[in-house]
Amino acid sequence: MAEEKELRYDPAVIETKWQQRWAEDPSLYAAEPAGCGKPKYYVLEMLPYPSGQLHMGHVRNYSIGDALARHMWMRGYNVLHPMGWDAFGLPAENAALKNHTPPRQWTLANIDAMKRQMQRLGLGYDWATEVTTCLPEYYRWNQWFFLRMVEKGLAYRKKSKVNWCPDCATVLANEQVVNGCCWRHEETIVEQRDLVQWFLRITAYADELLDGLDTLEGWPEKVRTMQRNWIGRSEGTEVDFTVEGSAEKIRVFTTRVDTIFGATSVQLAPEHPIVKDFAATNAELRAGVDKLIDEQKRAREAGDLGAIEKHGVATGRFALNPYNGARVPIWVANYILMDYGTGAIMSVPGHDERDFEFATKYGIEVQRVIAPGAGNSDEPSLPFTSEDGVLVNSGIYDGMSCEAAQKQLQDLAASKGFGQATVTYRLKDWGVSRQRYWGTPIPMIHCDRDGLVPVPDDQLPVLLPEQVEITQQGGSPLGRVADFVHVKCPRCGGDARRETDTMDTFVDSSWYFYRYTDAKNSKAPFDPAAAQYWFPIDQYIGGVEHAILHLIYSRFWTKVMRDLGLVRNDEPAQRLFTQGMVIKDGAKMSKSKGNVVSPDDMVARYGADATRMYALFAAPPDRDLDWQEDGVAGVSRFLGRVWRLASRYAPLAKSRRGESAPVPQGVALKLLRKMHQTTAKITQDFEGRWHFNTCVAAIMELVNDMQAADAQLAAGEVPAPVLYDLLRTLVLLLAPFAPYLAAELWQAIGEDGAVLRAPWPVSDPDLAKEDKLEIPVQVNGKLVTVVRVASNADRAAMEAAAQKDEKVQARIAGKTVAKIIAVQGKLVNLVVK
RNA sequence: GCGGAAGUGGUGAAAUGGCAAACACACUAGCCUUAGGAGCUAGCGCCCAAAAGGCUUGCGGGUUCAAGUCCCGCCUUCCGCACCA
Repeated sequence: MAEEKELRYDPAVIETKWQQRWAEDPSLYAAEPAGCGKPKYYVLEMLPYPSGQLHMGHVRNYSIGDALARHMWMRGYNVLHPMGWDAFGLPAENAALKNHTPPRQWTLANIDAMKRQMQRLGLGYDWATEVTTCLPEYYRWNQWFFLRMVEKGLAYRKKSKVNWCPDCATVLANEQVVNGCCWRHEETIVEQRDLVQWFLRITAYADELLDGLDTLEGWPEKVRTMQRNWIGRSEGTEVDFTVEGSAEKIRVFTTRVDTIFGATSVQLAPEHPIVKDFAATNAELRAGVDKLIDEQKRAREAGDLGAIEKHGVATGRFALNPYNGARVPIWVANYILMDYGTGAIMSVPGHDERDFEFATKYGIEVQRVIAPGAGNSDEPSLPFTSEDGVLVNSGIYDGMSCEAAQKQLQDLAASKGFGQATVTYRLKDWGVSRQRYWGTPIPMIHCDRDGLVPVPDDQLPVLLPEQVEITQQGGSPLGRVADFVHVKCPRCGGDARRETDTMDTFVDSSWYFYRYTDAKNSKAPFDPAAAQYWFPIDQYIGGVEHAILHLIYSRFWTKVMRDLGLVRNDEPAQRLFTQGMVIKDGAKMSKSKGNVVSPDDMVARYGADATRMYALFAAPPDRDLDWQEDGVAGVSRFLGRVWRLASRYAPLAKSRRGESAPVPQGVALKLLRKMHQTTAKITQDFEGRWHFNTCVAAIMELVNDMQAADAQLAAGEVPAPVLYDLLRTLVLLLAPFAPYLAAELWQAIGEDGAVLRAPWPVSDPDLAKEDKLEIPVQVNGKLVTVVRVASNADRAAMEAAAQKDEKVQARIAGKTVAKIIAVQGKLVNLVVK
């Protein structure tokens, strides 16, 4: 049968054809100017690192975003749907070492390859706004922002303990250390080094970053919680204890100043500066402290600070409690961290579990200073950590509530000058220096006479030199480029040296989505008016792994830009969606697991539409997705059925599309009804739940119904105009999920223009409504039968129909019907005794 | 330890408190044929030889006319946090 051969769905042919047409007409996916009169919609997916290969995680992320963008286009919005490249970073240097390809060349070639993959997938991006972060046109604005931050005191240099990844041969920000290991080298323990580094003062926005989370109702609660934990705000009190026989003071931080009368020791972090003084004349103490430092370091490196066994050494010195003059021993303990609070605590074993454990071990006194509140006379065993109680053994504060006592003790400390209320954060300033080549040069100059001098704005960008030899030696590779390093001081004109560190690549991704709104601007990072039109992002879509990295940095950056007067929004993204991982054989798809499925391979075998549609069909988007190739084949077969069905009936339908049809009946009515139900379901899902898996299933049901009616369709039982309506709506519903096939069939049914410009179908509730309903009938909650009633049947009619039924009769014979529950349109339940 | 998510057929999964397993994959049987990774038809949770019937959403309780769904307790898995004073 020769004609059967023609009826073969060949995605390669269809998809290449449309890919070419779309390439020829970039306006299809282009954002329109602000004055276009349509409401705006900014849908954004996280930009990829150009490794050279898209992986399935990308395909999933971008299929979700593209479906949404297409839907919004069809809903008549002015959609901004951009894409770019997070193009700086270490892999380019590693590749340079391995294949002697310059990082720039390697990166741009990868971008080329990945862009082709995206285009092959049919993702509808506005490539006119493409952003590539490793190009000077982009990174000069990183430098510009950096200078603004220097001016505002938000960028500064200091020596401190920093995280050093030996594999990256560079420092890392705290956010980039995961369980004591490098976020890129999961097996590599991050070392602590003392280095002078550049920091961005993200802590200046700590409270705003925390409070702003409450306004981000469109963000997953999980991400908000992670950010709250990361910021780690804690209100408390700082109190100075005097060192006995010395003028020195030890400042402690506590959240429970109300328990201070129960402080029976002061505990110092092993690296506390005063410990060094104590140990200077005490070799035994020095040895003990060194051991504690070592224990702490090892625990930190094991990423298991929480499990460290508590050890301590007594210093032999004593401290005086400023509230009552009590004399308590000073200890050094391995569970006290120098980088939190003041690096010193007052130990209250009666009311803190950790202090209790330590005190018990070393025979330190335990005192009760909090008792349960009035009307509760029993004395709970120590440690009693509740804040719901009253003070005892605390002098004039006895009987006061914990909360009231805290306030009074803080006021006293403040008025006497030995302490005050403070807030402590876990969040630290963002260390942005990297001792690497392939990043944005930090635009600063070191002059012996003038110190640190910013590069003047008119000398930006500080260009990253080409032809740099990449080695694995320590120190920044830029330091070995004489031409780069030697520079005249902009202030005094004398010989000076450039800063040779580059910026963390998370700087690039902290504001890239603003650049999309005005990507070609050479005078400013972007036009504030453009940003104001498009921002905030209506829907951001990406992986949850960036919850405390990119997603906190970019919130910070937005607030800085707002304070610079560049934007008016406080937050970058109104709504955030984090899609689940792609799993295969029970593990996350990854090279190291060897379970990677290549998108190219899938596209070659089954086509882009099938690959994308499977990524949406196999699981709801927020859940993990199990990749099964048979499933992709199944979706491909489905698309084949759609194609054949449409091809078979398109000629007839389109030739008589304008004719008026009689009121549909029989199979025509049935199909029309299904069509309106499907439209309603999918429309609803785009507006809310985003269960695209069931959207695809609904389209399958519609197609199954149409196919089951094939004989009637062939016999002309469905009037041509109705048939046309069915096919047309099917294509429209398919368009966000299978754009290639939709474009092809749109043409096949004789429509002009792009399906993307056609309005999204509207479901008619009257036509969606069934005329007869099957109502389940239960007796005592157990299903007995199903009765058919008119869809508008009231409860009485339903009850009557149920009681008339033979099976029900048999079941209730000889019993008393105590009660009948009838829910209109739902069910009837007879309660019998 | 704290917080969050999840646990449903052989598999991926579906179900505003109202017929559990839609839609698909795999499998079985049949048809067709240009022998394909194609198409079509039928079957497919478990127990019982079949029917009739009974059972079934990790486990145990509860609320309700009615619970996969709500409440309480527990188990398991995954994710985040974890001596943060």
